[in-house]
Amino acid sequence: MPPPDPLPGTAYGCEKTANRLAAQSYRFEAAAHSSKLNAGGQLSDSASSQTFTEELPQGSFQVLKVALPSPLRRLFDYLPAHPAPPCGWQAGLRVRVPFGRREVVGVIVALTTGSELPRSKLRAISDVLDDAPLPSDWQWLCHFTARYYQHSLGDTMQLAMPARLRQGHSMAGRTQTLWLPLETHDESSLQRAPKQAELYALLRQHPHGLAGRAISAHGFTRDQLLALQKKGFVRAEEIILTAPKASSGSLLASPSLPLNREQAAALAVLHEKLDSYHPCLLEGVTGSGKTEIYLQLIEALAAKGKQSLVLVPEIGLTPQTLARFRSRFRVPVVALHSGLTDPERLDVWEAAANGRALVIIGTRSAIFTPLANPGAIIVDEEHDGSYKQHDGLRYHARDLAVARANYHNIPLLLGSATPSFESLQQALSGTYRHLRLTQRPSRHPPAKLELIDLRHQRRQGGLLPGAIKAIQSTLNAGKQVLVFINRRGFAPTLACHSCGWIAECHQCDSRMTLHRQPPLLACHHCDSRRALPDACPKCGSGDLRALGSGTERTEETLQGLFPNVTVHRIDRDSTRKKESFEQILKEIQRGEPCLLVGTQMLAKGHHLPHVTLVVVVNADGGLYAADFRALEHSAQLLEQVAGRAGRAAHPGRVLVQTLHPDDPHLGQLAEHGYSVLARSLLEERRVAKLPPFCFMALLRLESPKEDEVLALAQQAAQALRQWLTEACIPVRCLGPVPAPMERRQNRYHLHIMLAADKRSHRHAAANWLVQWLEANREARKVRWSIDIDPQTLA
DNA sequence: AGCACGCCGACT
DNA sequence: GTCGGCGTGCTC
Repeated sequence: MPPPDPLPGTAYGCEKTANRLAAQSYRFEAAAHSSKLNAGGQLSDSASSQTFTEELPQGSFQVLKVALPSPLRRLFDYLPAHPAPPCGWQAGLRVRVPFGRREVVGVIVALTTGSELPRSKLRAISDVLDDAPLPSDWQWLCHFTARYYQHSLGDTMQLAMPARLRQGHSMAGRTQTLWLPLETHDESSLQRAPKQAELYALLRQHPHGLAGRAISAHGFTRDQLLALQKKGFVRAEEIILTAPKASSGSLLASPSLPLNREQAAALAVLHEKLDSYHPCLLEGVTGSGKTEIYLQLIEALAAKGKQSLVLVPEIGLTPQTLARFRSRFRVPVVALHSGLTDPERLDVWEAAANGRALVIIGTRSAIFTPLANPGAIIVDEEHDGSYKQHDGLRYHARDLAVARANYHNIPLLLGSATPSFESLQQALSGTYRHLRLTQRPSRHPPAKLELIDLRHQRRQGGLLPGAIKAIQSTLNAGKQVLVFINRRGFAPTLACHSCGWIAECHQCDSRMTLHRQPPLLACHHCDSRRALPDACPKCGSGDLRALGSGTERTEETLQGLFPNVTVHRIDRDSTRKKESFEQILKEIQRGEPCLLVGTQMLAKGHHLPHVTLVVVVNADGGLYAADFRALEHSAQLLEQVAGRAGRAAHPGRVLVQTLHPDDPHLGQLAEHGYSVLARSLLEERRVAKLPPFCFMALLRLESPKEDEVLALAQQAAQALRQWLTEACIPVRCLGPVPAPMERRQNRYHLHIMLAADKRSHRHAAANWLVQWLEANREARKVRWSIDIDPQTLA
């Protein structure tokens, strides 16, 4: 059974692709379910038969191809051990197999006759862990993901299944043993066992049974219980603990909200095609009511008994979000969040796989949740960077959502106030339906960005006098202010004012950030820390100064300027303790005038109804960066930050400090907003043949030895170029070039970039490169990884 | 990735 | 004399 091809062509969503995928999935399922091996018959493991089979031609014995938790991009052959499971040998069954000197859990992927290896080299399955194969949609997604991202299938499957399954536990819903009393006429055998008699009496009071835990809570031991069972006084019954069943009656626990004209129109478009692949981009400004559309789409599907899978960004899965979904529906809403225990996670998975859970909400990895009756996939804030995994299997959950909706032939709803250029381009070209929401219920137009010039002006804690004045008057009016800085710590640089020395990290090509609480120098690219020097290590001068501002410094300055106002600092350092962030948010939402100083964490999604002024300390981060996506991400962030201003009843102001007030892009963003800037930047991308007008793959290579990485990277690039030329595959290959920060944690990083007009060409090149590296002996000394559709060049 | 084997330094 | 450092090699 060949694994399915990754999506071909330039777009995910064309009809042809949908049909082709549907055909592939059909073939895949047919292969998975029809070819069963006979149990028994073929199994003979004596020494003589091994000698015998070696002389036989290949192809005379049956083999299970198993995907194992290993980075090796291949399958391993095993002999089917008896007894075969009741369903026969099938793709998708988990098995325990001997692998090297240990036992691991793998998944049967195919059944074949014969192996490349002689039969004597093959080992036998030691255990079958499932009664039925893992869900076929899940199997399909794993195959697709592994192939598309050039990753080991076995590793992919391990990542895509809950930890409990990975560890070899049973797939069945969790069970609990209930102990029930049996009627008996002869209690004489309990006369000399007073404790047992007492326990029996207790159980008689509970004719529906008691759980083991309840029994031990009454002070009885397991031995006493088992003794009673042996004597025939009680019996055990296994019950499955499942997610709550849908209650009968109305679907909704609370009524839908009325829609405005735009919302109603968007929902009407969604209703046109509820039963087929229907990708839609919902572009709606902050506060325009995207969530209500999600809820009503989910409602329409739930009414037909269909499930909705909702992906949210990492910081978006808050108790409030969940509450909003749970309070609307009477159907089971399950969430996959970091607080779940492993058994709970398995419960959710199982409830989704069996169709009991109708709404499944989760972050990136929830895309791997199987669905028995898929109805729709919704990706909220689809532009959010947290959908892309940045190590190991570098998948993009939004892109997998597209592929998956296509496979299931169901609607896909991508929602954002600041769509990614990938999705926006699909919408503008008509591949996706483009739904727009421009009205805010508050009737206030979204706050305009006011650019203020940072040049030639004194600033305190990074803030210009004008900004400080605006903060003052906002606080005077009893409102809240959000000050947004993209740098943690006290100051981004420590420099000597006499000789110009700058504190640099010893392990990276980076400067160290000055922290004040506790006072030290820290590198934000590795975990190294150093004590503050008293004097310049180079010239001995004591005139060391902090340059620039981070969150700590701005917090300190603001607290000094406004001693009677609470200043909340919100960044990774201040919210390290669990729940402190939630607590601060709660306090902020009470509405007392206060100052919020924070990083990105504050920019996204949080409801801050009392904030009417937003100050961006420095907007220049993305303007002239080497990474071609920096401007896109910067614009998204600015728009999101601006969306925090005046969300409720009050109009807001957004002050943006910049060294480049004349920058045309910044000007366009300030004047016309994200959506206009995005369209003009898209044209620039088209001209430059950059994503989304090409498809990229990035090979990263790293090693402590600079010469070794360089040698390998040059060899790899040269070999690839030669192959591309010979095979006539139009893929551009750039590099090797040093990574943006070449030395990190004393390792040297190089990049090779591939770019192609077609996904299929990019795939062919990336595939060839990976195979070349896997086959190459020198490549083993160097750590390398391939990133398909890289989001950042760092 | 694990987990072995294997061949050279400081310690009971 | 051993415990243990991480270089190389393999896993059906």
